[in-house]
Formats: sequence, C-alpha cells, structure tokens
Amino acid sequence: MSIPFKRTSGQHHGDLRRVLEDAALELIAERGPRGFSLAEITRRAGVSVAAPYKHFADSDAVLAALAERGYTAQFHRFGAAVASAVDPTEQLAAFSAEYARFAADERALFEVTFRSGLDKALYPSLAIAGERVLSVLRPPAQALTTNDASAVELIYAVAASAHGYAMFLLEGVFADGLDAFGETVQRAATSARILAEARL
Amino acid sequence: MSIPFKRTSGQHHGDLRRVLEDAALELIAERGPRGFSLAEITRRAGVSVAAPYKHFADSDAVLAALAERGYTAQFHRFGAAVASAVDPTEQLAAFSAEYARFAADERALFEVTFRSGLDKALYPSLAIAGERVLSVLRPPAQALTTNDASAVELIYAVAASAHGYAMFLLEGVFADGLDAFGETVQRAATSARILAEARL
DNA sequence: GTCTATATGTTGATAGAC
DNA sequence: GTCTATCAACATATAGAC
Repeated sequence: MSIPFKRTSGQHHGDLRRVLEDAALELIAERGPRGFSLAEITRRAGVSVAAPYKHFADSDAVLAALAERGYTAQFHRFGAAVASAVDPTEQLAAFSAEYARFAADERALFEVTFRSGLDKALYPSLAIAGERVLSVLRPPAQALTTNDASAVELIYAVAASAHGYAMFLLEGVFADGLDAFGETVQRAATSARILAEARL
Repeated sequence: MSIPFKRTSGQHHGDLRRVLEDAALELIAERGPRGFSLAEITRRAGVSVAAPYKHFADSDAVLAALAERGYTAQFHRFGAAVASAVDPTEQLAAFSAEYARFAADERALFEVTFRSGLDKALYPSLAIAGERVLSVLRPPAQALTTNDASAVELIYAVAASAHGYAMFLLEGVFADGLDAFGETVQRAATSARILAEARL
C-alpha cells in the first residue's frame, strides 16, 4: 500500500505527526504490536530518525496517541451502531456485532488499545478514553435494568462477551468456519441479546 | 522471588531449559510480553547468551514453549474446575470463574497464550493445544443442548465471555471496585449461567 | 521542523574452545 | 552443554547545522 520514496532534503510535511501515526498503524498491522519501532516508521515515512521527537516525547508516546485514536474510533463506531437501533436489546446486539467488525477491519487500531503493553498509569487519558467507549452502552443498559448497579453489570457482561468474540476472531479460533467473520458477528449479537433479556 | 547470583564457570544446570522458561515467565510478568528478550533471561538465569541455543532454536521458540505450558496449565485447571461440579450449568460457571482466577494468579502464563504475537501458522501445535483447552467444555455443553452445532456455539459463548472478563480484569477496567478480583470471578460465573440456561 | 551525525545500548545469533 | 568472544543489525535518543 505504501509507496516508499527517497526524500532529498529537509522539506516539510503537511502533518508529519499524522503521517508517522499512519505508518505506525501500518507497521502494527503487518507485524503486530510487538513489531513496532520508531526507527522503522521513520523509514516508512521517509524522514530521519530525529524527526519524530518534535511531535512525540518518545517511542511510547506514539503508541499512546494511537491508542487514543483507537478508543475515539471505537466510541464513534459503537455509538453509531447503538443509535442504529431503537429497542434496547437490539442496541446491545448492534454494539456487540460492531465490536467484532471493528476488530476485524481495523485490526491494528483495535489491538493497540489493549495489546500495546502501555503502562496505563503513565497515560491516564487512555483510561478515560477507554471508559468512554463503554459509556455508549449506558442508555440501553439502564432501559433494561431497574438500578444503576445492574446496568453496570449488564454493560460489563455485554462488553466482555463482545471482546472475547473479537479476540477469538483475531486469533483464528473460528478458522474452520466458511465465513468465520460473518458468523462471529452474529454470535456476538446473539450472546448480547441473551445477556440483555436475562436481566429483565 | 529470584535470588540472582554469579556463576563462575561452565557448570551444568539440572534443567537449563526449564530454568530459562521460568526466567522468561518472570520477565513477562514484570514487563509484559513486549518486554521479553532472550538476552535478558540468560542474565537472570546466570548463563551466557549462547547457552539457550542448545535448548531452543531461537528466541520465538522460548515463547512458543511457554505458550504450550500455558495451554496445558489451563487445560488442567479448567478441567478440574469442570469436574468440581455436577450440574452442567454449574460446570460452565466453574469454568468461567476459574478462567478469571487463572488470568489473575498466572498472569504471565495467561498472557503468553494470546498476547505473545507468535505466528500460529509456524507453531501448529499451539493451535491444537488451544483447542484442547476449550474441549473441557464439551460434556456440559452437550448435556445442555440438543445437537453438536448448538453445543459448539455454547462453548464459544461461555469461553468468549470468560475471556473478556479476564481481559478486563487484567486491564484494570474494574479498578474502582473494592474487590475487583472476587467480583469479577462472580460476574464470569453469572454470565456463564445465563448463557447456559438460555440454550435449554 | 527537518536534517546529519553520533553516542550508547541492546538484541539475536554464530564460531570455536573446553 | 556451557563458555568466551564477536558480529552485524537495530534500537532510542540527543546535539547542532540549516
């Protein structure tokens, strides 16, 4: 996808920060979070190894920025999924289905949010961004339960199930199926419905 | 836990392979899968950097061996958990609870099975070992369903839910609770019961 | 804001002695 | 089976020129 080319001197990029993040995402998609390195993404971006330090404090800061992007993307996609349904149970099902879809078609962005090995204590904004993702389940969960504690439990139950299916999908646990992706999207939705209805 | 000491010359270890694996596990527990390196574990084991190559083909082979150990440990613990109950639904609940417990008290061994970034195609035995773990759910799942396809779906549903809770626990999603660990063990068991009963 | 150049450390892996 | 010694490759990060 990326067309490597040699840069001859010190031109400016429109937005090197963004270019570096994109290169990092591509790298993670290819080699997994373990294969990430700052040096490699500068090579792909066609800049020197020193260039990133005007935009990021260090190597980990790039991963943190990507994780933030990942959480934001999830918040928007899952929010839209929830909004696409009216019935609370179907909203939870839509979330779960979208969760599996996101893991599959934005793999790197998905993995970087929980597989990057970042110390969350050092990046408190990540914890907040992560919580915000689950907050999209609050309205349907509250509609389906009688108190706040139950609503929270339902949110956890649906999210945990969705996360597990997404992980299994990426790990190839369902590799034997003809359409593992489509099937797993359905599986995630089904489990969400079961968990939702049980709380009524 | 480990007492570092200097080795003066070329003595033999009782079982260097095992010693290296243990050092690797300790290292992963401290720094996460991303922090693993062959050089570091030789330092901790008190041997030269060349020593591991008589026991492992390369760096990844150490991770693969650990993953195998992780799957085996899971197979035994989850098998025992299932065996501790009689009612099929309670067997699934026991599995889920034990899954969360395993993630918490054998964190490194848990993470290495799905977070190590190993290419599973290169280590086919890992895929088999992973499948064997879920096979402990077969008897209760079959007892609760009317056909094989439904049993498989129930296995996936329970395992996905358990995995998600375990991940959230390790990621600190439940950090606000007073006893996040105990609560999450219960959560996992509850979701398993719901998923089991819904299939009747 | 990007470059060149460089310092410094780490890693994975091998050859050859014992 | 373990050591010593060594390698090339690669990493992060900084200083200073432009």
